[in-house]
Amino acid sequence: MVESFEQILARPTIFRERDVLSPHYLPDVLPHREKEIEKIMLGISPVLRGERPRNLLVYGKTGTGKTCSVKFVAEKLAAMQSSAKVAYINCRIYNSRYRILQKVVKDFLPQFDKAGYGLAYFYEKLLDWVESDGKILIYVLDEIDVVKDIDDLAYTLTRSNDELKKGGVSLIGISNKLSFKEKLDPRSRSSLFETEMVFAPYTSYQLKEILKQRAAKGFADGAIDEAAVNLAAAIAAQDNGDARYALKLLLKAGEIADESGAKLATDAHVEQARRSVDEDVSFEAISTLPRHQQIVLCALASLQLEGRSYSRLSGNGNGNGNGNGSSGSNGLLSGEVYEKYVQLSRKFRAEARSVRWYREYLSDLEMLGLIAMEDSGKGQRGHTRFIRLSYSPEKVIGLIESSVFGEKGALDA
DNA sequence: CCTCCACAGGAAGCGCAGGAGT
DNA sequence: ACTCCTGCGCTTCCTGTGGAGG
Repeated sequence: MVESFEQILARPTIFRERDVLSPHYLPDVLPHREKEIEKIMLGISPVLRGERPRNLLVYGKTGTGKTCSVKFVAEKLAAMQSSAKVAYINCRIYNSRYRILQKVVKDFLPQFDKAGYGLAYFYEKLLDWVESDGKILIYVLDEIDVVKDIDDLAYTLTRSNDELKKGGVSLIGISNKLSFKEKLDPRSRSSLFETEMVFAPYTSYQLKEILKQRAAKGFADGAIDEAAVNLAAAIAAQDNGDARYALKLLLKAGEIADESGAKLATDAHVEQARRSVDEDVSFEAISTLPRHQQIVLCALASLQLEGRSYSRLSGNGNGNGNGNGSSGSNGLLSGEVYEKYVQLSRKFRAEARSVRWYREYLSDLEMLGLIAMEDSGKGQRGHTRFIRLSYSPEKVIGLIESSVFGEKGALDA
């Protein structure tokens, strides 16, 4: 029978407040980022005296608390009633100078936000606004490395400060690519990044503290095992110390526990969550893979489904004589998979790539962790490899077929 | 022993698209 | 607007490895 919405809503849950586990949640206290926060506050403190703070660039891998820390400081600042205005902009969405200015106008001067105005118009309006009572406008540019015309943007910002008689603009850039600075024009480099700081990945211990704090708020009392928290922290610490990943594990573990009707989320649930999250990531990767790598995966998957993992006969006759599936299960031979790949390419109406390139595909797929390869060593003639899919063949095939149908527009032409 | 097979992976080169320079 | 350059995806060719078979 089908549950009604009311019933679904009334289901017991071990969460108290799920949102606390979301990566966007901003807690009152950010454990193990006290020093960084202090440094940011120090950096922008001139604003309290009505002076323009130095520009700041914050580096760090994903899930090291960069965005959280900056937002945290921004909120503190907003509560101070100063002349400072903070414009938070996610550059993944607003990825050009024009869009960024437009977004700021929209946030602070909605009356002037009309599509179709030129860059100069927004620029003028913003300058007037900043100048009117000597405001300090701080742009917070999250994921600044994806801005396309970053050099132009740098120029625009420095020019603003030259033209302003009162007030000023400054910038806090957040980037997870350390290489970002190198590809910048030297002039914008020096003007944009007067100070910089690096966020180190969290250690396992630090992650544990963070998770504990969130779990205490997010889960009902006694609904999560300490071992679960520890495991999630340990897994994430191994994986670049990404707090976002750690939180995702906890959230997922809670959901899994809920679904199975458990009243306690345990380390077993976390382990399950890890598999599920990894799978999600991989499946996402698969569906965005180039066509031919998808076909290679498909070839591998269908051979694995047919159950023959070892079929080296003298065979000159091509003969799709399958029949005996000797399930050695060490994986498939690379030549065998290539044949299937060529065959499938025809089916997908794509021109098969050469063997050489096929090997490149294989090593790409291996690096993505989608397949596992093992050197034959001895036993097999010469030097070859046994290839295995890391995930269930059924799922992989289903996924690829749907993603091929999804973009059938590109098929012909 | 040599040769062949089945494969790995390096080097060179080719056609193309997109960006820089003029 | 034009060319020129460069990086990318790919092919071709080549050398190397190690068991199988003559």
